[in-house]
Amino acid sequence: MAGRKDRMKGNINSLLLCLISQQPMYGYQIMKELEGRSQGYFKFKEGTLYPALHRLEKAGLVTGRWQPFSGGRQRRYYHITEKGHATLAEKTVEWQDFFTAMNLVFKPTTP
Amino acid sequence: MAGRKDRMKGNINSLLLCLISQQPMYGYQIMKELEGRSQGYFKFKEGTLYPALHRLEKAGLVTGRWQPFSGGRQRRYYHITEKGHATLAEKTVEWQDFFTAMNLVFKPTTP
DNA sequence: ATAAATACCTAGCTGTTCTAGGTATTGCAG
DNA sequence: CTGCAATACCTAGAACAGCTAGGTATTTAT
Repeated sequence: MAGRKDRMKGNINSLLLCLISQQPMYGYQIMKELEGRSQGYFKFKEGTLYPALHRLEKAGLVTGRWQPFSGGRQRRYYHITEKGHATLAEKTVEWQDFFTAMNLVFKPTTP
Repeated sequence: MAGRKDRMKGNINSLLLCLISQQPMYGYQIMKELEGRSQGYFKFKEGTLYPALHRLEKAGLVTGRWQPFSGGRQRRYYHITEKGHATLAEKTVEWQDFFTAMNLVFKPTTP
């Protein structure tokens, strides 16, 4: 049966774009930030997060830049692009439409 | 990129259970009813709907009964089960939790 | 007559998420 | 100082829901 996993589909991209649009962030930071903001609800696995970031980059919605931060270590900071901003705006509307449609079915307004 | 299709994942079952819990319904009727209530937002294809109904039946959440309605034609009416009612209740809570988590990320409450 | 609507069905594709593994450095507790 | 947790990145493969695109058959409207 469908669970958490499937409910995430199509929304991870929105969540990532939302965070990255506020400030450049690296993968691990995004994981923690999402978990924190959602009060523990969103706990992405690396196997979910990193491929998702790579898809966003490939689609031109974000750009990743390696930045050293301690010794020889590197963090990959993702910055949102113009296209990313536009997509985020679209996705926000889509989410609202979807939410509205769900509520129309669950709590129908008697006509 | 993820779109409508993926946003549905994990929610179609909830929508179907919700409708069937209100009254027994047959497949085609469910399609029309969902489209109507959501003001055109939900337009399920047969290839989505019927397998979903079969999954629900296999999982014991609904039971389908053939009923003649005109000449030799038959409609398959789905009735919700006890287990189906329980699952619907769970899924309703899940949906609210998910909605809450999404909003916490999108509109963080400044602490 | 013939097109559209009704009413059901399935095989196969696609694509996202999770599982489960991997590498390497840093910092803290015992 | 040793070992473990946390940090920080990555990937291959499995699982599975929803869509595409096809099928059958009857009824109603044009």
